Amino acid sequence: MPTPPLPPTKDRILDAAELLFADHGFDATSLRMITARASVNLAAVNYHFQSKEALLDATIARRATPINHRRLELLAAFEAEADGKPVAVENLLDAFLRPILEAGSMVPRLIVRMLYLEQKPVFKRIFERHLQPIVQRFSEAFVRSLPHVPPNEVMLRLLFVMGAFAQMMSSAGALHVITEGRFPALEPARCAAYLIAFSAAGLKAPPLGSTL
Amino acid sequence: MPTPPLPPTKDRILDAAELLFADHGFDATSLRMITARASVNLAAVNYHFQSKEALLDATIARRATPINHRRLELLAAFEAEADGKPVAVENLLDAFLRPILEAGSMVPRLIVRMLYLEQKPVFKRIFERHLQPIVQRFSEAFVRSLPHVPPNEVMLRLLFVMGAFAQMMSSAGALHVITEGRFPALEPARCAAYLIAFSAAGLKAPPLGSTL
DNA sequence: GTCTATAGTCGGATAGAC
DNA sequence: GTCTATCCGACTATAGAC
Repeated sequence: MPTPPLPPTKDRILDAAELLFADHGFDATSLRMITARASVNLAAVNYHFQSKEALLDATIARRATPINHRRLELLAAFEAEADGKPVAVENLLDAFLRPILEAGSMVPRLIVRMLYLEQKPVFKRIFERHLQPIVQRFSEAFVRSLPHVPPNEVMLRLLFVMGAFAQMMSSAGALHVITEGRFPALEPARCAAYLIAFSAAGLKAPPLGSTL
Repeated sequence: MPTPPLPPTKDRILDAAELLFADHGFDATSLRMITARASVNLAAVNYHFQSKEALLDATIARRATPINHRRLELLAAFEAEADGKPVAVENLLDAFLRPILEAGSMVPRLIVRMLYLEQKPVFKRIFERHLQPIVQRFSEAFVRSLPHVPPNEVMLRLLFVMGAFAQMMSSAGALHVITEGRFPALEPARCAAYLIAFSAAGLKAPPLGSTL
C-alpha cells in the first residue's frame, strides 16, 4: 500500500500561508513560519512563487476568484427573479456575503484582513484586481434598490457595511470573552443573518443628504 | 532671541510614534523610522521607554485617557438630561464618537488601528485597559435604550457599529479614489453624522432573536 | 524539484563614554 | 540625558549541489 499522497508542495505552501496570513497578518507572518507549518523547505517558496508578496497574491487569488464568480451568479439570479424591478437590499447583501461565508472559516478572515485592514501598496493592487470590479457592480445594484438615498450616501453606507462585516469576521469570536461568557461562542458565519438585518436597516434609513 | 524651544525628546518620540503607528501599523513601523522622524537618537527610545511595546502603550494611553474621560462626561450629561428615562441612541453614539473625532485626525486612526484591527497580545492588554471599561459602561446604556432588542443582539450590533466606525476612519478617504472622483474628498470626521444615522437605524431594527 | 548553506539586510535592545 | 558603537537574532532571497 503506497503512502497516502501528500498534496503537492505548492498547495501545502498555499494552505499554510492562507492560515497564517489570516491569523497574524502579512508583516507578522514570516516565510519561516509558513515553511515550518507546511513541512517544506524554505527555498521552495522562492522556487514556486518568486517572493513573499507574490505568494500573498497567489493565496488571495486562489480564493477570491471562485467567490467572486459565485457572487455575480447569485446577483444575476436575484435580478432575473426581480424581473427588471430593483432587487431587495437583503438579497443584494446575501449575494455579496453568502459566497464568502460559505468558503470556510479561514477564507473570510484572510480576505477581510488583506483587503480591508491592511494598507501597504501590495494590498492596494490586490484590492484593485480582486474586489474593485465586484464592488462596482454591486454598488450600482444597491443604488438602484435604494432610490430614496443619494448615490454618494449609498456608497458611504456600503463602506459602513464592509466595516461591520470585517469586524464580525475578525472579532465576533471575541465577544464571548469580552462579555465574560454572557454572549454565546458562535462562529462568525452564524452572525450573518444579524449582520444582514442590521445593514439593511442602516442602508434604508432616511438619508441626510446635504453635503454629499 | 533664543531658539524656539523644541518639545522635550520624550514628547517628540511620542508624536512621531503616534503618526507612524497610525499610518503603517505596529509591525511595519521600526524604531529607526520613529527616531528619524523625531530627530532623536535611537537609544533615546529605550531610555525613556523600555521597549517598543511600552512605547506603543504610552502612545495610546496619552490619547485614550482624556478621550474616555470626555466620553463619560457627555454620557453623564445626556443621562441627566433624560432624567431617568433611557437616552436616545443617537445621543449615546454621539457621546461615544464625538470625543475621539474631536481629538484630531491622526488620533482616531491610531486608536482604531490599535484597538480594533491588530490582534497581537500587546493589543489585547491595551484593549482591556483602555477600552473595555468604557465599552462596558456604554453597552449597559445602549441595552437600556433599546428595550425591544435582546441584550446579546445589542452587543453584536455594537460590534457592527465599531466596525463601521473603524472602516470610516481607515478608508473614508479612499472613497474619493475608488469612485474615481464622484465621491467628494472629505475628512472622516465629516462623515460622522452619516455614521450615526446609519448606526442608529441598524441598532433600532426589529431583532431576529432566536439563537442569541 | 528539492535540499544546504549563506549572502545581505534590518530589526530591537544594550553597553559605556560623555 | 544623550550619544556612538555594537551585539545578536530574524528576516528575505539566492546560489549551487544533488
